[in-house]
This record gives sequence, C-alpha cells and structure tokens, in this order.
Amino acid sequence: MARKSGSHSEITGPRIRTEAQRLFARHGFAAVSMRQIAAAVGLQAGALYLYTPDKETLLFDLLKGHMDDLLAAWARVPAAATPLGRLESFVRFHIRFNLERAEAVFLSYMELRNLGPANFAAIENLRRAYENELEAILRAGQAEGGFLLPDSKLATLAIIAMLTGVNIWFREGGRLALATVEEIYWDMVRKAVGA
Amino acid sequence: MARKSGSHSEITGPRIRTEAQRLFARHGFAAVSMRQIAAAVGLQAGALYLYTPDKETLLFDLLKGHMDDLLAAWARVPAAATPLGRLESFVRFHIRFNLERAEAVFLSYMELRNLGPANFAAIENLRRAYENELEAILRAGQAEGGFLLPDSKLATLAIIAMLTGVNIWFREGGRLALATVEEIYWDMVRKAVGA
DNA sequence: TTTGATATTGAACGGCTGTTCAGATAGCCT
DNA sequence: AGGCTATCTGAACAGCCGTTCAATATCAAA
Repeated sequence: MARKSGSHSEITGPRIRTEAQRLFARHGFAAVSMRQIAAAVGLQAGALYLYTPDKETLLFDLLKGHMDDLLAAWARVPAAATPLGRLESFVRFHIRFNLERAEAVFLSYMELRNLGPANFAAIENLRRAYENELEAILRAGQAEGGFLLPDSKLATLAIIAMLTGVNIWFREGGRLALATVEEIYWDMVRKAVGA
Repeated sequence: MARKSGSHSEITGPRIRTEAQRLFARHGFAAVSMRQIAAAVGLQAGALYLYTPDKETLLFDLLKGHMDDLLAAWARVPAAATPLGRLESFVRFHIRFNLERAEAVFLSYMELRNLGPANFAAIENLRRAYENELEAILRAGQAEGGFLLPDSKLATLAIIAMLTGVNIWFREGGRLALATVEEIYWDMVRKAVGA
C-alpha cells in the first residue's frame, strides 16, 4: 500500500499553511513568493505543488478554513436565554476569537481581492452567514422590545466593524487586559443598541 | 528659462498619482507594476521616475496626501459649541469624507506595511493626530458630564473603526441614502457614549 | 531485500520586476 | 529661426516570478 505513520505529508501540509499564513499576513499575498514559503518550511518551491494546485488556492484554503473555524466555534458557544445575553456572548466571542487568530483575520479582510470570482463568492457567503448570526440576535431583541435600533443590518455591520477594530491596536501585556477590553466594548455595544 | 504654461509635468504628475491610487486600491501595491501605472497614464515606465524617486515613495506620497487632506478638511469644519455638537460633526464628517475618497482610505488602511520604518512612522503620527481630535471631544464631553464612557481612548478607536466600516458596504444608490446612513450611525454613536 | 508508492529536488520555461540612462522629441523663449 | 531644456522613449540590467517535470531519495510493506 503506502506509508502511513511518519508520512511527511501529514506534517508538511499544515506547516505550509502555517508559514503561508504568517508570510501573507506580514507582507501581503502578492509580495510573498512561492519560493519564500517553501524556504520557510525548508523545501524547494516545486514541492509546494504536491499540496496546492496553485498560489491562489493556497490563499483560498486559508481564508475558507478561517471562516469555517469561525462559524464552527460560534456554533459551539451555548446560546443564552435572552437576546441581551446572546448579544453579550457574541461580543465577547468575537473579540476573543479574532484576537486569537489575528493573522487569519487580517488575511480575511485584506486579501479577498486576490481571489477569483468563484472563490471570492464562497468566502463572501460565509462572511454573510456570520453576519446573519448577529443580525438574528439584534432582530430578536428588537422584536422583544429590549433593543432600540433604527436598522438591524447597519447595526450588525457597525458592531462587527467596531469589534474587529480591536485587532488593530490590542497587544498582549498592554495597558488593558483582554477581560477589561471585553467589558468596555460590551458596555458600548449594549448602549449602542439601546439596551 | 523653461517652459511654463502647458508644461506637461503639471498634468502628468497628478495623473500618475491618480492612476497609481486607482490601481493600488484595486489590486494592491505589490501586485501593481510601474509599467502598469505608466500604461494607464500613457507613458513608458522610465518616465515615472521624473515624478517619483521610487515606487515606495509614490505610495507614501498618496498616503501622506490623504492624511494631510483629512486633517485639513476636519480643521475647516466649524467647531460646534458643545461636545455633543462637536461629536455629531465628527461623525458626519468622517463618514462623508471617507466615502468621497474610498480608494485613498482603503490604501491608508491596507498598504501601510509596504512603507519603510520612517515613512510608516510619519503616517502613523498623522493618524494619531486625527484620533486625538476625536478623543479630545470625548474627554470634553466626559468632563462636562454629558458623556458616560469607561475609557476615552478605546471609545475613540471603537467609534473610528465603526464609522470607517461604512466604506466596506456603502454604495451610491443602494438601499439607504447617505444622509440616512449618517443619521443612523450618529444615533448609535450618541447612545454608545451615553449621551 | 526487493518492491513500489510517497515525498522531494533541481533545473528549466517564458515572462515579468524596479530602475537606469543615452538618445530622441517637443515646445517656450529670445 | 534657432537654441535650450523639460519631457519622454526604448532598450538594457540583473534578478525574481509561478509553475512544470524528469530524476531521485526515502521509507513502509511484502
């Protein structure tokens, strides 16, 4: 048959993805060459093509994997009983998850334009699915009368933009601890939705 | 002496900057070649070097110009009497100005990493100066007792991230008019600062 | 030890990169 | 009309690009 245990492909594949993500996030997709990625893994450039059909697909797999992880992780968060509770969960989850994967988040916002139309649409759909999770919470809170907002779609986009902004400036060991940041943003979001 | 009226350099220079901004915003700095920029203007690549010492400086001039314009435009906005009035002015100004220059805004957020340390620091300082304008308003509102926010620096960054997010989705002729969007965001910001 | 698939190398492909510069072109000024 | 200079061309430079592929190394299974 074939080799099983110790097969290099089970190690090399993930390492390629890890190094590619690091380099793409650091220098940008177009600025990183396949030879640089290969060198970071300790390979020649040709070997990368055992693991990806081309450079764009390598990027797509990173973005797709990130969005899948994001949706799966949010699905695992226990749903609170009230819209207010679910909104708080969402705020804390989004900040925490995105900070844990800063490079992947950066890529997902910056390198979409390097995808072909089909791949672009696929990522866009996942992004929209995530946005819909938040919008459903806002609509529920609106229906119950607890939230007061003029437009649930705009509120969704505004809140996500605001929360994702944390990634730009937050640094471990900085002025504020993660828990404090979560608290402050939750306070602002809660007020913004009128609850 | 030299040629004055009708001199091509007074036309070619701005055209190079315009086309470079368009292409950089569309495809990314690293993905656009000097030959592509030259072709868009109707020149050979060599001619660009009459107008910029190198590619990075061309990018820097675009980013610097945008930040200078931003700060100058904000300085021209009449200061309202109260912090609440000044905050409203800022919200409306930021949304409107950024939408009018979507490409420059996109560049300023995405291509900072292609700058050398000195150029990067110069842009960062201008960005910080702009943030300080908003933070001063928030602090004044806090001192007066009209605003209620746990951290003025975080509120500054959160509000700017939220407002800049409009650029991602807003399209002329879409579901909502610009004036309506301004209204909705102002409502959310006002609530978020507890006023 | 042989077999045979897996995993990788290293060279090659045509083409593009940022930048330089000698030479051609064009248009204002005298 | 002639001279001067700002403006631009076109070729060249050394080097890197994504991708392909025959040849080779590695190692589990037989």
